[in-house]
Amino acid sequence: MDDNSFFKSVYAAVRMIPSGMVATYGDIAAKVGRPRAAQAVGWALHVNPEPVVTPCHRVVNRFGKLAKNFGFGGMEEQQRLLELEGVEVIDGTVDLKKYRCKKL
DNA sequence: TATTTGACGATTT
DNA sequence: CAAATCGCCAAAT
Repeated sequence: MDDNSFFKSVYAAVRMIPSGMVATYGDIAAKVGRPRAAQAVGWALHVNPEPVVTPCHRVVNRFGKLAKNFGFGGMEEQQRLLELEGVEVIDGTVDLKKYRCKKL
């Protein structure tokens, strides 16, 4: 794509995450070609220009734990969304071995 | 303008 | 196996 912007690729990858599944920042980073740029991915979601098109709630850190400064209304809202999609969230933590999108 | 922090992760010692 | 360091991109100070 013309938009070789790192962020844009991140948004695209996050958007590809199927419902009922979650992905880690590292997975997305690797997906866009920067396996060590997980933090940059975090920044991408932080600026999240389109919170509706970019389901940040499906993105968690490597431990499967939700972020602390979630921008939609708090981790509680994010947890609620994940459970709504069929993801078992425990104390803001997701079972990556069950819900981690390996097919990204 | 330069330095540090920030939704993180992997690699190396 | 555990701890420390490097890498990543952008924004905030």
